[in-house]
Amino acid sequence: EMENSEDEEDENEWRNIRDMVTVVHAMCVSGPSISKTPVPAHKVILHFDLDCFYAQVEMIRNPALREVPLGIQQKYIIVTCNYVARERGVNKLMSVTDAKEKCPELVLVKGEDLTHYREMSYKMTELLMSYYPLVERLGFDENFMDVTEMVEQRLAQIVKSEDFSFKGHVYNHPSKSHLLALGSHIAAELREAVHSKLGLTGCAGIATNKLLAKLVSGTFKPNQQTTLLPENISDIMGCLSSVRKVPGVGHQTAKRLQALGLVSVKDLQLCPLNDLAKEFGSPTAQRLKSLSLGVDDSPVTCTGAPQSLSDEDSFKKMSSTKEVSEKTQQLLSSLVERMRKDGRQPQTFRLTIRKYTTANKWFSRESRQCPIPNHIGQKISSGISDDAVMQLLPLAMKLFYRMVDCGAPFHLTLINVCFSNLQSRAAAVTGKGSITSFFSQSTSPKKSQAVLSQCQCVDSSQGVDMDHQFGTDGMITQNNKQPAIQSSSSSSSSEAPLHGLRWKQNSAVIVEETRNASCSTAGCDPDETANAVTRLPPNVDPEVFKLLPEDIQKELLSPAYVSSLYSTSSSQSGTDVPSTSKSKLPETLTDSESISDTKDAANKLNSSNRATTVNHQGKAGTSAFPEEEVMEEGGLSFPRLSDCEFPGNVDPKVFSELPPDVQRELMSEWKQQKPILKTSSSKKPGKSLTSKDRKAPGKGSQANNLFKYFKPS
DNA sequence: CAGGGCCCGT
DNA sequence: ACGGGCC
Repeated sequence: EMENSEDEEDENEWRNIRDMVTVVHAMCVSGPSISKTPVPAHKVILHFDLDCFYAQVEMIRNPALREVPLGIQQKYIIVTCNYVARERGVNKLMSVTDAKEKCPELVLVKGEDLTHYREMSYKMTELLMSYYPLVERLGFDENFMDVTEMVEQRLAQIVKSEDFSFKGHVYNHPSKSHLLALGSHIAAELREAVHSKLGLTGCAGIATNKLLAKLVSGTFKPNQQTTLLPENISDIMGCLSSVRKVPGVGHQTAKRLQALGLVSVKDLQLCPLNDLAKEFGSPTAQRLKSLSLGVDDSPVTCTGAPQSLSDEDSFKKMSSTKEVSEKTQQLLSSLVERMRKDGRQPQTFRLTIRKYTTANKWFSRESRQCPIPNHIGQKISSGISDDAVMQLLPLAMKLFYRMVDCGAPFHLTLINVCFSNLQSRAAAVTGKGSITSFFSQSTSPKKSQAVLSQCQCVDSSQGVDMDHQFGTDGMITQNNKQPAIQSSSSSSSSEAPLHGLRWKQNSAVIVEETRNASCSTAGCDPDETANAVTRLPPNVDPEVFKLLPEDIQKELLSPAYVSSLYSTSSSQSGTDVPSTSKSKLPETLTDSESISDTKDAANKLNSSNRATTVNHQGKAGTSAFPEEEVMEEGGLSFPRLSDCEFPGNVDPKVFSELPPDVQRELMSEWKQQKPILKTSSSKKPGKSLTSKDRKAPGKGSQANNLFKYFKPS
């Protein structure tokens, strides 16, 4: 078995070598548009994890909090705290009582209203996406990024900018470590961008898959990054003391594994697949085993706009329908407001409750859901909020009575209201499904056909217009310094490795540090970050555009969705700092400007040109080496994206230049197509959907949509 | 056990 | 439509 897989590895290695040579050759010699992209067997995946996220946001809002031990309180729990507090023994998820005992000076800020955290979280994701759109969110403070294509692009540039020139092919196979090294530079640059533009610090993990990137990202905290070289994968995995450390193995799974006598990851690695399959079924068993070996081929999937919006509150006890009704109404009010700002129209409403039961059943929730009548949905998105709430409330109560027998006493500890099945505005207007339906099943078939044929013209007519910078935009500097190679023994990290990870003596990792980076230099030019523009997206034929209904036109142009993300909702839970100027654009921290260290004169200067200096020590102006500028490549065409995260005919470069709200709209569309994608193509993710794979246009087809604006693959 | 979310299986 | 599980 081992031998087999090794042979396969070798085969892959050789094919990859050939592919790599091909790519470099194609890019250097044949110029753009050849895009004979290999299936990358070795991806470069980044995992970003912001340091004590909520605490950072509060410290940005109120810089005075930086110097004090700060805890973020939700109900009776400290959900996170800054590092000053951690030095004094406060930890995440500690009870307020315990925390105050450990650290009487602890300053507490209420963190139940997530508005500010949510906003900052999306700023983070959008910033990353502006560099390369293949970004997946995990909670509010983590992001995965597949930078394989960026790395290959840089590789090509490096090869090309070489002083020597070769005739013909060059046998110059980059090792996985080389690719990861480039990935680590990208990670450092992105972290620097996040810090300079948003004022946030965080950690990054660089590895060949999501599992490993996430596993190592927190190895050195805070504000550092860690690269895992392929040689050390088995060491890392083998040293994990508990299966719980493996992302994807939660409490329940860990318990079931323990019942099988499996506690450490090593146990899991050595457990026969059959034994596992008996308890978990074959697919899950395989996945668990793979995870235990550090194998994870799950793709980074663009997250896009959220699939649902919800609001909830927990409490000690609620036992009367009157209370329930009032609380529900209150939750609905804020949820409806959020929904209206989002712009989409929910089709489904769900009510979730948690009943108190003496058993350890504190946890489990139950829910009921129902469709939202169209007239109510209209009121939500058209801003007749009070009416909407008033009409939703009886719906909610109906659902409530389905779960609770009000004849008998009851005891609730939580209520949650949720909108899901979100449809875009354009779709809602046409009365059908998603925006897709305009093209495929519009009320007027003729019109739809006309647009379709126009769209076909778009396909064939463009292909130039690729001269926007991309990929290296904002990252046109490179660090000359070699990353420090450290082994565990010599590494004097500021925090002991968590995860129960232990480096073997000779297992070297690449560690790049960025300490002392004060979060206070957050000044930045609003114009610069505002990537929402009121122009026609690239590669959209103006002629075609004119044919579209006004709604769709507006939707394509309006940054409504983005604005909604940043507009402040009146927070009823009196957190200090009153909201200042209500600019619609990504107001880049009116707050933080006041906190900036007044030494950002230089910062502001070079914010117009994007040659920001990458400094891994985090201290300004101390870099010994002038940073080298990487030549911007004008007509270089992007290789197609590796997996099917993007539909094959979508050029990431083009995509990245679209206004964020259009990006979100598109990604939302792709997500809805995913079921189709999955059933039409087999499990192998290497294959992208071509037009042949989709259903022919006609009734019930979801085939035709904004894809048409992109060049064919 | 806080407040959100997302995905999966049935 | 719901529950379970994971972050």
